[in-house]
Amino acid sequence: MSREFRRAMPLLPISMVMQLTELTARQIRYYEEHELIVPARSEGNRRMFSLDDIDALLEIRELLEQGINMAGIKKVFAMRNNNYVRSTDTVLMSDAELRSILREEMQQAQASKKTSLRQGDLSRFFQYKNEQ
DNA sequence: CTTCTGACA
DNA sequence: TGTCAGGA
Repeated sequence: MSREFRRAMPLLPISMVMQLTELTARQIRYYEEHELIVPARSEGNRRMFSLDDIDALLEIRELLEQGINMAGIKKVFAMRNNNYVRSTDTVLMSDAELRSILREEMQQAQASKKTSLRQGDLSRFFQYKNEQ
């Protein structure tokens, strides 16, 4: 039985995930609605989370704390599936993707009425694919 | 008792 | 996002 197989094995009930991730059940279910995670289901229709799900949730929380919205998080995850990943904290992207993210960022900033303060944080997570 | 879905004085 | 209802 491989290591990755174990990490994908559904084992934890939502109560455990709540403690492990510091997220509320509401949030966890909400992220599932947006397909950021796809936990398995037990016979009684209860969600069973894998260690991989935990990782995803922890990262979602990180992004959320950075002030990134759902749309932005979805893009990060989408890029992950597009092989632009390099490490957990660094995501490489094309110019088009970067422009897209920055546009989201601007809307976010305006919406929350606090402008440029997060510009720096964002650059910490993203960098030009060519810049590598 | 824990979790699930749907809904919002 | 919180929280309540009504059911499993």
